[in-house]
Amino acid sequence: MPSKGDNTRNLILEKAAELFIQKGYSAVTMKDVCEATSLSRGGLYRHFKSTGEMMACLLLDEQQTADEEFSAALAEGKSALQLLDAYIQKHDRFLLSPGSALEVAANQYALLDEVGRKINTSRVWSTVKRLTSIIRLGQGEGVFIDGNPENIAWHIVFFICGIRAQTVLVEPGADFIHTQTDYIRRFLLKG
Amino acid sequence: MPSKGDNTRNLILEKAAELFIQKGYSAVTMKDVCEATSLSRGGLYRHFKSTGEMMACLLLDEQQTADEEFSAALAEGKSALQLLDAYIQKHDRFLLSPGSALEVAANQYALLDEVGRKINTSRVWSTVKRLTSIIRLGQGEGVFIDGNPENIAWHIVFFICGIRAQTVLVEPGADFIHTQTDYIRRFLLKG
Amino acid sequence: MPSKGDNTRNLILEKAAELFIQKGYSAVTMKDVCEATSLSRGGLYRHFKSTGEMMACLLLDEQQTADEEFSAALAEGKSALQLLDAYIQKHDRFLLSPGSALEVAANQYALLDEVGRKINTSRVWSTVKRLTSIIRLGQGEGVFIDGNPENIAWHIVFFICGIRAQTVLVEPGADFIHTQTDYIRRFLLKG
Amino acid sequence: MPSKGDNTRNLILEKAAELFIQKGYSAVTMKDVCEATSLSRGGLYRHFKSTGEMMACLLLDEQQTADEEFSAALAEGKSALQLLDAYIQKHDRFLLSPGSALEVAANQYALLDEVGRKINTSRVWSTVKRLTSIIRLGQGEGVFIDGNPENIAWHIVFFICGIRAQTVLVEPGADFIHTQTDYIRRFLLKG
DNA sequence: CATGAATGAGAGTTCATTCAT
DNA sequence: GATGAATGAACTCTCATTCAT
Repeated sequence: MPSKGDNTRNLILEKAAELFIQKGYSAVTMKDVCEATSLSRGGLYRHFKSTGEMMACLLLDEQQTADEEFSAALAEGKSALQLLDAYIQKHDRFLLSPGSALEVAANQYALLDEVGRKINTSRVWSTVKRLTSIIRLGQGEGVFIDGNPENIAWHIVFFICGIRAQTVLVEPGADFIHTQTDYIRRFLLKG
Repeated sequence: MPSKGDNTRNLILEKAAELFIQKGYSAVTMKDVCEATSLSRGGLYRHFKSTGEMMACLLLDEQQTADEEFSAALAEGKSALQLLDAYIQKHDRFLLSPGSALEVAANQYALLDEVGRKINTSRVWSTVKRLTSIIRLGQGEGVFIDGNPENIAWHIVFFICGIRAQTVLVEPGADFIHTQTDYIRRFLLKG
Repeated sequence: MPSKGDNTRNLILEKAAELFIQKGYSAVTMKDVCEATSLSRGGLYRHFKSTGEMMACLLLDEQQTADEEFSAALAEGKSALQLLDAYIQKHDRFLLSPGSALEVAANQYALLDEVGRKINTSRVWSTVKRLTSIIRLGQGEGVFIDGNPENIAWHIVFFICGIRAQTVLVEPGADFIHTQTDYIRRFLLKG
Repeated sequence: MPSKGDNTRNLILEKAAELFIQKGYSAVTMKDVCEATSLSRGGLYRHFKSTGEMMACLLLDEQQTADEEFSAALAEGKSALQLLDAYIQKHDRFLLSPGSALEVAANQYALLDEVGRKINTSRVWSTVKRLTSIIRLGQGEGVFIDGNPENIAWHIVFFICGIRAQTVLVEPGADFIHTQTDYIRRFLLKG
């Protein structure tokens, strides 16, 4: 059973995420979070002593969830194409959600904070590694294009990061997103 | 002939760009720029009344230069493949320069400032349009893959934005960059 | 037999004394004492409602102990010289202990708190009075120098206060301390 | 000619000294100094970035003045007794002024601040050294008591520090002060 | 044009203190 | 009695911005 403290903590993270998405990392102040959560100054500081700590929690949670989902999918013994399609479908949904725009704040967090830099580096590498596994599997099955699987993974990751960051400007519809993610499929599939 | 004022102005923009690259948009203060340029408070205010104005200048300059280069290349009557290779070569160089990391700050500028949003929207659209022209030309020549040229252009733009933003974390070498940009070539070329 | 509450109370006073010695009076917060004693906020407040109260207890205890010791010594019918030597020996030991450095905090407590002012005034006067008794006795015995016994007592008290306060800076050895306290003996003894 | 900035700086130091005397070191806040000087927050911070810096200036000034006065007196070729009497007269006046009570704050400054510790150590040593010179001179002239001159100097310094600190509690009159400082004379003079 | 002293608004941070559990 | 979450006041510190020189 979550304690009173846990609930407050989750509320803070939720509201902080919204603020980071709206304003980027460094423009969000502790005061903003106080107001968004209706907590007093002291009450907020009991849980987090900086916005950096909140961002770190958010990004580490995102990474952990992604890692767990991927491990679960792998364990089911799916084919490379099934894994890829699951990946694409997940992003089709994710890129339409406001959460995807946390990317902009995460990028700035990496610039300004040494810990942020480490977390983001780890985050992008873990994404690259998951994709590399899928690509290597697909190459083994003979269904994906040849080439260094890690480089191919980076290519896809750059595209995903780019679309996440531009989401704010272009406000894409579901069709547009799917057209875009489908290019990944076409790019990877042989023939 | 540039006046003294122009020189000061260029100095400010140059130093401001370095700061934006280091810290993102909202973390750069007028005071930072004062110190970086060795100008006094009053002296700086004579030229720019906010960091937003500096960012606007930097992004508009980048866009104008790109547009002019593209118009010049088109006027030379180059083929689609030549234009694409020129585009790729330009980015090979650009992505290795620190300037490419201005992307992170530009993304935050778009979040926080109504003008910034407009400038960035215009900037990304103008890039998309230039690429769309090249793609349409290549499809006409029968050398590029079929498909909606604008959507294909967006795909490439997302990739470029992503790699620009991640440049800070991965510190890529020239080989890595070229491998990555070459995927654009492969993706576009028929067969 | 001390109750649980008494033990907690003594623990608080002990830790508070250490903090006052380290940081002076006003720099010690209730939070500091909470952490030093591992008590919760509410737990600490049950015993003392301010750091001023703790300081008052510490100083009153010190004074009471000194008064009792002196009364006991007097009751034994010692000579003035014996009483003086006991006084000097006591200070030889005390000035080497960290407790002597509570002086700095006590001085600030007197500045900031009306009660503190009264307690410190009483404390210094009671010291002066004890010394005055010894001096008067020694003058009666014909072994101490002539002069107003209270003024002479003040002179010695100022010296003791000074050495207590400087203890933090000079970290004196036992020899140095004894050389210093022995000057009191020489100053008082006739011939 | 003192600039506007210099005047402000001196005003700050003057008001800060008053506050330190009233409240001790750590109880004086930057806000207190703002109010005492009628400066704005930012205005104050232009000159001093902490109360520690102000205290450092005050103590270093005091030390420098004392050193210069002593050097000047020595240069006049005065006898040890003349130097001692000058020293005593100076303290007779000083101990009646509120400035002498800066001692309490200085003691706490030494506890809390590494720089403060160094400055206070240097301050007390420089006082000891000046006194040691006088005592050594007087011993050479055969007018002062025998004994290690540095230890004797420390004894006097402890007394001075003590009386400075207790000044706040006892609010002594000129007669009392003179009686006290005269004990130094008696203690030092042979016979 | 340029300087830098000064203002004042606002963010960061820390605690004394209370109170429901 | 004890806990620790929460409040709110006060303090530290930083800037954007102005303005007399």
